[in-house]
Amino acid sequence: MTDTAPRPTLEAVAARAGVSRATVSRVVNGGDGVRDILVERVRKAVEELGYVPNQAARSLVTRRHDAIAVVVAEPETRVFADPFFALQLRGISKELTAHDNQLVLLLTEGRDDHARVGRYLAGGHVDGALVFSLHLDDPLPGLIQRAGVPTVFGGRPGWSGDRRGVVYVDSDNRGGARDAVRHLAGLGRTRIAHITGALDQTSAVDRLDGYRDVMVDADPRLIAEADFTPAGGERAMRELLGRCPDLDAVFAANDLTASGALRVLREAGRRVPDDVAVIGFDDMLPLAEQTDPPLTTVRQDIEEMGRLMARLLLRGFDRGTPQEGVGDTPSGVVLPTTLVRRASA
Amino acid sequence: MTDTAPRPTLEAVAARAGVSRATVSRVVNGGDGVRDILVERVRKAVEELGYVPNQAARSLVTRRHDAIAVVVAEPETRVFADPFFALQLRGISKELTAHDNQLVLLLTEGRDDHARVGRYLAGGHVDGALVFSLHLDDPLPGLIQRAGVPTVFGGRPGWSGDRRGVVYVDSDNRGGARDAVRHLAGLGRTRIAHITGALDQTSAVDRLDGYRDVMVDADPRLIAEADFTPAGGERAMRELLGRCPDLDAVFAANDLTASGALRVLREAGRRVPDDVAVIGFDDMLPLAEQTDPPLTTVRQDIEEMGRLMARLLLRGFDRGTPQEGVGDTPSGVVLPTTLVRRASA
DNA sequence: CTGAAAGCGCTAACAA
DNA sequence: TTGTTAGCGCTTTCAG
Repeated sequence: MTDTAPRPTLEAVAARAGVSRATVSRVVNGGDGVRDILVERVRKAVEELGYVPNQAARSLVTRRHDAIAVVVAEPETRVFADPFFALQLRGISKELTAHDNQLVLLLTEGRDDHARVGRYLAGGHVDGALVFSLHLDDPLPGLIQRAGVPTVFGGRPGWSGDRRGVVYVDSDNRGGARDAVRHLAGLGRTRIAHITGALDQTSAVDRLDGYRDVMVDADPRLIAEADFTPAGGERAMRELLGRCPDLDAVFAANDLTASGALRVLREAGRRVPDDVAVIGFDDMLPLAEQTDPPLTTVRQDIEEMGRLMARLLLRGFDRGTPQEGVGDTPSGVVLPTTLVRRASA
Repeated sequence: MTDTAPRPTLEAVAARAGVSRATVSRVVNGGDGVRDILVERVRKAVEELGYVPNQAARSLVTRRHDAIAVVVAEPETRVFADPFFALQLRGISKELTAHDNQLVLLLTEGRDDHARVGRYLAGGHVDGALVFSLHLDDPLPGLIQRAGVPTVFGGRPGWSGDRRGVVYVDSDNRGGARDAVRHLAGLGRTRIAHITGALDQTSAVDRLDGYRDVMVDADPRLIAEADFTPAGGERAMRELLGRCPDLDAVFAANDLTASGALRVLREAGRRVPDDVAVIGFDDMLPLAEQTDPPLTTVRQDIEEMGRLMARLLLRGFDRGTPQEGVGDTPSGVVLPTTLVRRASA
């Protein structure tokens, strides 16, 4: 670990500046109520010694860490094959940085990891947590609630448990889906199919609901279940084509799925959008611009979601009880989506 | 912050188990040299009280944190638009988790952030750092070296400074590029162009060098500079087409660039691979499979890179001086690449 | 094998 | 405004 030249302590700085530790501490933490002359002297000593406060010691007494955990449940590779996560992370990072907080990333891959994460959170390493709760049956939310750490969820939590005081940030999946399907209908399409996402995730469920909102009595055969992957999209598209050869539009649960559907459509000799109009969801770049034809899709501001999650959590620290929703309903913030028109619909 | 029901301390556990704090500490940390009966009693007390050690207190005395920082210099959005980073992160996370270390993510966006990161690292929050040094002129490596934190770099560091004791992990960019160009030559192509990446990154430089290794006296007009983006690829491709209309192959510095080139080629009416063969680099999915035609490319095992970085760092902790290379040369580990044949070449 | 005691470096009352 | 004095919760000699 390099020559561990022991870092100077408060004590050392105090000695050098000819003041008490308390005074140095005050200066280091803002310097209010200390005479300018002393502030100056302490600053100089700090500088000369290259003093940097020891966080562990500080946390031990303040019980604050200026660090928050980002927990990503990631049973599948998928999460990483898409920029969605990276963008949220970026938004989160920006916001945290602006408030001098560190980001501790907790990635979970399986059962064992849950326990580890629970322990970590309970261990009081962080002041709060941002959690992406991807699946309906995820045990994480429960663990976290038990750990008693202030938390904001990314995406509407779908687990069946105590929902009191849950705060989350989500995109308007349902509304976005409605817009997409309405757009398709506005194009004169009547046999509009839907390829769903993985239905153990609320985003997929919400998008399906949005589809149904518009297609009130849609032929159920127009709905095919997939899993947010290109391969799933291909499979579902084939299924749909076999079942309803007369379909003239497809709303896919995300862009990845849409790209798979597009491929099958091409193979089947259907022209897009002439024969079949296609809409995706996410506006995942560069993919959405890259497909043939470029994909019309529903954009969500992913980075802003991340940012907002962090802001909500941090704001809570000031207030005392961050995550208290009103009554029993989870209090969520839902961000709008926008339809991005390209060539596919 | 939820009702801060004060977490039980060692003291509490000791009282409950009828032993001293020291004994509890021993049990919690492995339990060697403690009678089984007592171990059992302490374990029970821990369980009943839901005791979790306070890391801050522990770190204060041990000076270890079981946490490592991952520093990502990210002046551009690009880093986040590509799964490269996410995959490395994943590899890193897996390895760290396996060794009970936490991952603290430090994202830097600009000048100000550098100071912050330097302070953080110097503050002794982490036991080591994994750094992605993306640009030749990055001040980060210097800062980090000064902070005296054991570090492993991702990608060959290209900065001009003290290189002693630098450890890094990289892909065989040069060798991979050679394979790509040789493959093109083996296809009978003779006018093989290269679209470079951002030449302030060593990966781009190395790939260019690989190209030159094979095309020893290539027409310099066959080389166009770009920046790893699709837009850059488009621009460069147009340039090349104007300059050398007779080109019959293109080796692009990465898949994103290749996808832009592909688009321009299509617009220009050149068939791929019949008229012009195209090879990318990265094997970025789903993009590489998704292009038209699917992209032949050079795959690098990105996740393994991350894993290896973490392993190297952690191993160093055991040994004492992790980052000491031999003599003045940086000691790097270079991972092999493989050519993935699809339809574009 | 176990306990007592001495801090790790810092902050926060409380006095002065 | 500044210094003194207790700890924060834990590990770790050192005795026993």
